[in-house]
Amino acid sequence: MLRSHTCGELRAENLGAHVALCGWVDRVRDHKGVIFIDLRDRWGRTQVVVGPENSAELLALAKTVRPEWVILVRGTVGARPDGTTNPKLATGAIEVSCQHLEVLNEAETPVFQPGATDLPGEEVRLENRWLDLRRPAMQENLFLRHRIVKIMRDYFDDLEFIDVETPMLGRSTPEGARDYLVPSRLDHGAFFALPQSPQLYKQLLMMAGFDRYVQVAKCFRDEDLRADRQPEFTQLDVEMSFVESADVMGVIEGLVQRTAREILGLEVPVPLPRLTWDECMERFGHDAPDLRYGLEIVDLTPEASGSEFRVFKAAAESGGRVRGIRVPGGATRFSRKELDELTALAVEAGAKGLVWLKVEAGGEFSGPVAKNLVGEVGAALRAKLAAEPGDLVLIVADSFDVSCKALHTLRKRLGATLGLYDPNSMHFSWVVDFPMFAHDAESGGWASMHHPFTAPRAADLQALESDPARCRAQAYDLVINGSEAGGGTIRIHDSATQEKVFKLLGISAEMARERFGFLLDALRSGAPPHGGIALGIDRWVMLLGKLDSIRDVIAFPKTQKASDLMTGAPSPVEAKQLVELGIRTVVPPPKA
RNA sequence: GGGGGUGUAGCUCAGUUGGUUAGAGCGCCAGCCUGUCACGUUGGAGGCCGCGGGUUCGAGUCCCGUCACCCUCGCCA
Repeated sequence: MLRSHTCGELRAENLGAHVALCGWVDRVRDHKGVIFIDLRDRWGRTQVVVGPENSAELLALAKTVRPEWVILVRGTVGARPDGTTNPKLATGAIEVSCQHLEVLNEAETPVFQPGATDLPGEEVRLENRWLDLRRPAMQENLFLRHRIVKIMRDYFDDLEFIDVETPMLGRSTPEGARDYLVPSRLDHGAFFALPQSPQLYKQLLMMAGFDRYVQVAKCFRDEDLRADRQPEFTQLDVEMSFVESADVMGVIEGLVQRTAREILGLEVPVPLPRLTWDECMERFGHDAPDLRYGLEIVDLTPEASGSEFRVFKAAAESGGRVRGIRVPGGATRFSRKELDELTALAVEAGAKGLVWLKVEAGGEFSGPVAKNLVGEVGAALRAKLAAEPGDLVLIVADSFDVSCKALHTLRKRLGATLGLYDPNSMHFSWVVDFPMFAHDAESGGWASMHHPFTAPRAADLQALESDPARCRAQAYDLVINGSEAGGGTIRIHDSATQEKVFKLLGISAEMARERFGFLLDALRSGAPPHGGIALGIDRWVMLLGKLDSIRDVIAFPKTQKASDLMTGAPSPVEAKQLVELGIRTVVPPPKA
C-alpha cells in the first residue's frame, strides 16, 4: 500500500503522526513561500503544506504540481494555526506538513475540473465520464446505489432467498418491448435476445423448487428513452412460491421500511396504503399517482349532463365523462396567460379543450364559459366539487381515457408549481387490481396489461373468456412519489389457465407451443403457486437520492439515442464480422 | 415518428434593430505574493459563433436544411 491513510480520515487525534497520502490534486494555492495542495480521493480532501521549512528542491517540485495530477505525499500531521482551520472540511482542523512529494502521474489539463463549482453540460460529462465520476456528487450517488443494493441483498439473504443468475442470451418474444438482438454465429439467421426481464427463468426456478429467488438483474429494452429510462437498466428481481399478493407485498414493505430507515432515517409505517387501479384512475387519472398532495379528480358527469352547455352535454351523451379538479384559492393565482398554458397542456394531452372557472365572492362561476353554467347546474357542480369562493375549477369533458390523461397532467403541473408538497418528502404506496387486459390499438385485440403470465383474481377466473375487460389481475405496483418503482404479479400456475390467456392474447396453440412450450410443460410438471416482483433499482436510487435523472445513478449511461458518448458505441463493425454472422446490412441510401 | 429547448474560447455563459476588431467569469501560460482553502494580484495566449446552403453591400444575429444533446408525447407486456 502506497498510503497510510485516506484523504478523508485524518483528524486532530492524529496530530504528530507520520503519514503517507495518495490522491488527486484538487487545487493548488501557491503563495510563493508556502504552497497549499488540496489532495482528494474517494474519502475526502486533505490540505498538504509545503513551506519555508522544506528544501528548495521540494518547494520547486511542489510549484510544478497541477490539478488532477496523481501524487504521493509523506509528512507529519500538524494542527493548523489559529484562525486558519476550515470548518467546511472534515479534515479542516489539521494539515499534512509535507516532507516528501512524489508525482505518480501527471495529468493533461482536464476538460473540466471535478472540483469546480459550475457543472459542465451533460454532453461534456458523458464524453469524459471518468472525470465526471471524480466529482464528489457523482461518487456519492454511486455509494448510495451500493448501499441500497447491499441492503436489498442482505434483506433477502436474511429471508433465505437464493441469488441465481439467469442467461443474458435468451429467446426473443415479440410481445412486450422491442428486443435487443444478438446474432448467432453458429446458426445464421437465428438470433438471441437480451432479456427484457428474467421473467420466465425465475418462474422455472420456482417450478424447480427453489421457493425464494432474488437477483440483481440487468434488463434490456430497445424503446425510446426518458429521464428515468435507459436501454439497459437494473432490476431487483424477486420470486416466491406458495404465496399470495399480500405475502409478496409484505416482504417488499419490509424492504421499503429497512431501506427508508437506513438510507433516509425515515420510519415508514406499514402496511403501505393500497389503492385499486380503478380508484387511481378515478381519483388521480393515472396508475402511479403522486399522493403527496390532493387536487383529486371529481366526476361531474351526472351534474353536467343536465346542463345545456354543448361541450358537457356532448361528452356525457357520447359515453364520455365530465371531470374536474378544484384548486383551492386558485382563482387569483393564475393570470390569463397561465390559464392559457394550462389549456395548452390539456390539449397536448389529447383533450379538445379546458374549461376553467373561477368561483366569485358571491358564489357564482366566472370565466369564458361561465354563462353556460348558471343557476342550478352551476350550483350542483360547485356542490360536487365542494368549491368555495376564491377557488379555481378546471374541467375536462372527453372520453374517460383522455380526461384521465389531461387531468393527470394538470394535477402534476399544479402540484409542482403551487408547491403543494415538500419535494424532499417520500411517499410509498401500492396500486393493486390492475386490469388483466387492455385494448391493443395495433392488433385490435387484447394485450396483457402486465405480462401474459399474470394470474387473474380467483373471482374473475370465470370472466376470463366471457368478459376479459372486466378481469382484474393479481398485480401490484409499488409507487414512490408518483413514480412506478416496481411491479409484480401472482403468476398463472396451471397450464389450462395459461393456455386460455395465450388464446385471448391472440397467441395460437401452435405459437404458444413453439415459443412457450417449455413453460407449459413445466406448468404440467408440478408447478407451485408462485408470484414475485421486480424493483427498478436505478429509479429507487434516483428517488432516494432525490435526483432528477436516472443517468446520475448509472456509472456509464447512454444518451437519449442510446449511444455511449465515451466509447462511441454503437459503432459499425468490420465486414468480416458480419460475414461470420451471416448478416448483410441495409443502409438507407444517402439523401440527394 | 411528433412537439419543445439548447448549441458562441478548454468550461459556464453574455452578445442590442443585421454593421467596424465577438466579450465576461473560471480554467490555461508567465510574473509578483509566507497561512490560503472558489487565495489575491499583474499581464498574456486562446474562436470553424455545431455543420451545410441561402438572403444581403454586410450574418453569431434573418431564412432553409442537417447533426448532436436535453425535456416530452407516442412507445416502454
